Amino acid sequence: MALPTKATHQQTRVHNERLVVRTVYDLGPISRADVARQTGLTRTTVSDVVTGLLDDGVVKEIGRGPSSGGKAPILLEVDQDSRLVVGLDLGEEHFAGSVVNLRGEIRRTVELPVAGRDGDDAVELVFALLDRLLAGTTAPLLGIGIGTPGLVDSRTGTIRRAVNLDWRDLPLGTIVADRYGVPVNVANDSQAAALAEYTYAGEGRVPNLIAIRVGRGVGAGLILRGALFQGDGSGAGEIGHTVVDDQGAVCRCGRRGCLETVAGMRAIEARAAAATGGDADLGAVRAATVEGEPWALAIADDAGAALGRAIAALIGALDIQRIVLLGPVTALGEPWLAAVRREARSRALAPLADEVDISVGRQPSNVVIRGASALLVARELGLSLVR
Amino acid sequence: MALPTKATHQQTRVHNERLVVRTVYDLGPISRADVARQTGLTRTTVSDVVTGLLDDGVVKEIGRGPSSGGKAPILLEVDQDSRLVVGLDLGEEHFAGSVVNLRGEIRRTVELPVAGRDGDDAVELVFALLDRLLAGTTAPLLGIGIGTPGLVDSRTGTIRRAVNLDWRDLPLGTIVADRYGVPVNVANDSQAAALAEYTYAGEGRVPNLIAIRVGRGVGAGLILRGALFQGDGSGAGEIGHTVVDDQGAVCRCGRRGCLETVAGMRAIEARAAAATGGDADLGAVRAATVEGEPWALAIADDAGAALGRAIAALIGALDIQRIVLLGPVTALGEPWLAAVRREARSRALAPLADEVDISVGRQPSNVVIRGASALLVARELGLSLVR
DNA sequence: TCACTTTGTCCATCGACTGGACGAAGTGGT
DNA sequence: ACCACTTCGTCCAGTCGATGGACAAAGTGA
Repeated sequence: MALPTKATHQQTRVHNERLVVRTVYDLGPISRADVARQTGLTRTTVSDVVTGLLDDGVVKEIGRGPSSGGKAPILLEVDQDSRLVVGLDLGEEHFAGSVVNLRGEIRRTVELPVAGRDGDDAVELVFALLDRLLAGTTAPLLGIGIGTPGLVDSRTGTIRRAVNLDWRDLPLGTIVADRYGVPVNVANDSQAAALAEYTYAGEGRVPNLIAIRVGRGVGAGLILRGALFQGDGSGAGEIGHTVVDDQGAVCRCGRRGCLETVAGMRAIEARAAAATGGDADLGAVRAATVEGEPWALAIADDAGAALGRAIAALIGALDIQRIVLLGPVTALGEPWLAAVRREARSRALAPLADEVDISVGRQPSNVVIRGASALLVARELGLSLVR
Repeated sequence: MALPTKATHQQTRVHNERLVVRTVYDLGPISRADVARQTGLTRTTVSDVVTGLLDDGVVKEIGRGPSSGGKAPILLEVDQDSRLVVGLDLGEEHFAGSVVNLRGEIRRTVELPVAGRDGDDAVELVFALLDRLLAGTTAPLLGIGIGTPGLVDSRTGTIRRAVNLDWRDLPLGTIVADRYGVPVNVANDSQAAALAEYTYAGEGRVPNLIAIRVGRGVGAGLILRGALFQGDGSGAGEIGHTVVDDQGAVCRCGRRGCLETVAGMRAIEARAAAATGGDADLGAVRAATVEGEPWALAIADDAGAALGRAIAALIGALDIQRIVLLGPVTALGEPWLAAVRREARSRALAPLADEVDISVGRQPSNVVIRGASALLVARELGLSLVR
C-alpha cells in the first residue's frame, strides 16, 4: 500500500506554476489578469509565478493586447521553442527519432535502419540515433521519450520484453538517462500513440481515450482520467493476444486464434495472397477495395469486424467514448472502418455504444515519436501523464 | 478540458491531515513519532495535526507503548465509532441499509421489502429506511452512501436508469442530501462492492482491482489507481451485456447472447430446471454439484467458462491482477470457480494471466452496503475514491 | 547514579498565498 | 484638453502552515 507523499509549500508552488504554464499553453496569448481569473489565483501570485517563468524563458511577453476600458494587458505566450524534447520510435525495421518542441512540432528527424541488430547492438544504435539528433541543439533538453514495441514498465523505464530486439528486463530508461543526464520516459508504442492523441488534442482533449494501433500486432494505449494506464504488470492494452476464435490460426504467442491472427497486418496479407494466388501487400488490398473487388472487401470486412468485436468488449468494460485507430492497417479505409464501427456498436450495450466515436487518427506516421515526446512535454505542462 | 484547481495552504493542511489519519488508520496503534517517520512529516507538524484530530474525536490516545531506549511513546488509534456512515443497498426485492463505523463494521441493519414499489414510491421507501436507521444515532454522521442497480453517475449522484425501479435521470444524491444535510454518494451496486473490497482490504490493499458481481445480472466495478473508474458515461464495468454468443438466447436488453444470458443466475436456474425437469434454484444446483451430479457440474462449468472468457478480455485490456468474484452465483463453489480460472488463464496473454489472482469475496451478503459506506469512509480517510 | 535515547512540545524562521493599496495606462464623456 | 472611471501589474503588510533546533519529560542500560 503505497502511501501518498506529504504536502509541502514547495509542492503548492510547483502545482500553481504548472497550472499557470498550462493555462498560458492552452489559452494562447493571455494576460496575467486573465490567467488569474481562469485559475482562481490572485493577480499577485500569478505575477510572481510569471516572473519566474519569464526568467526561465518558458513564457514570453508578446506585446500589449486590446484594452477593455482600462490599462492594456501584456499578453503572454508559451515560447514553444524554448525547450526541446526528443522522441524515439524503435520500430521493427527502423529506429526513428525527432527533436520536438513544446507544441509537439517536429524540428528535426533522423532515421536509422535496424538491419537485424539486437541486444546490446540495438542499444548502441539508440545511442547513435540520439547523438545525431542532439548534435547542435541549442535550447535546453527537457528529456527523452522512447516508444518501443513490447511490454514496458514506464515507472522504472524497464523494457520487460521486446521479442524482435531480444530485450528482456532491459533498464533502457536508466541507461539512457545516465548517458545523457536528462529524464527519460519509456512507453509501449501503442501507449505512446495514445499519449500523442491525448496531449496534442488541443481544445478537444478528453480525459479518457483509447488508441488502438493495428499493424503487425494489435495493441491499445489507454488514457484514463488524463493519465496513461498501464495496469499491474505494464501490460494494459495488450489486446492483440486475446483469443477471439478458438479454431483460429496459431499465433506467434503460441495460442490459437488471437485477435492478431485475424485483424493484424500479417493475417490480412496472408489472406490476400491466398485470394489472389500471388503476393499481396496491404497497399494492394487497399487498392482492390477501392476497385470494389469482392475478395478484398471481404478481407477488410472480416478484419474490421474482428477488431470491432474486441472494441465492443473494451467499451463494455470501460465505457470510453473516444476511440482512435492508428497504424498501417487503417489504410484499408472506409470498408474496414465501417466494419469496425458496425461490430463495435452492435455488440456493446446500447446506451454506451451510441455515444462512441470511433475514428482514424490523423498523423499515422509519427504518432509514436510525438507520443514519446508527449510524456516529457506533459510533465513540463503539469499534466502528469504517468501514474 | 477541466482545469485542475489551484493549490492553497489550506489544501496542503487538509492533505496532511488526511495523510496522518490514514496512517493511523492503516498502521494501527502508532505513536506520533512513528507517524512522522512513516509520512516524512516533521514531528512538529504531526503533533499539531494530531491535536486537532483529538479535539474532533476521530483519533484517541490509548496509553503508552513499549520504549525502545527512550521515552515511551503515546499510542494513537482511530476511534472507529467516533463517526458513522449509512450505507444502502437498493436491491430488487429489498431495500437494505446499515449504520456502519469507520472500519466498515455494521452497527445496525434495517431491511424493507420493495413489494413492487417504483418511481416516487420507491424514493419514499428510501426515506423511510433512512429515518429508521438514523433514529437514535449519536456519533456524527459523515454521510450516506447508496448502492443501486443500473447506470449511476457518481459525480452528480444521478441514477441514469434503473429499470426495475422505473428511475430515469433521478438525482437521488441531491434529493437525499437536501433532506438529511449530509454528503451523499451514489454508485452502482457492482461498483460499491468493488469499493468495499478495496477500502477494507487492510494490509493487502492494492491500487487496481476488479470486483465482479454475478447474480441476476453480471456487473463489474473497477478500481483503477486507487479510485473507482466509471468511464465517460458512468457505464464502466457493464460487462453483462457484452455479446459472447451470437446464437445465444435473447437477453432482456434486446440483444442475443449477452454474457448475462449464459453466466447469470436466471440462465443457470433455467438450465437446471430443464435438466431436472422440475424447478431448481441456485441452491439446488449447488447441492447437486456437491453430490457430483454430471448435469450440475456441466452447468457450473459452462457458466464459469463464459465468465472466465469475459475476464480474460478484461485482463488483456487492463492487466489487473486482483479479481474478486461476488454475488449469489459464487455459491456454485469450486467447480464453477475452477472453470472461471481455467478459461481466464488460458485465453489471456501468458505473462499477464500468470500473475492473476481470481478469488471469491468473503462477505457476499453485505458488500454493497459496506461499499456504499466505503465511499464516505474513504473520503474521511483521504483516499478520494471517486475521480 | 549517570550517560544516552526517544518522545512530544515550544519557538523562531521561512516560504507562499491573500487582500488591500497604488501608480501606470488605457477609455469615454464633456 | 480635462476628468472620472476602469483595468493592469506591482508592492507591501498579514497570515497560514511547514521546518528545524532546542528542551523538558520519561525511558534504558552500564
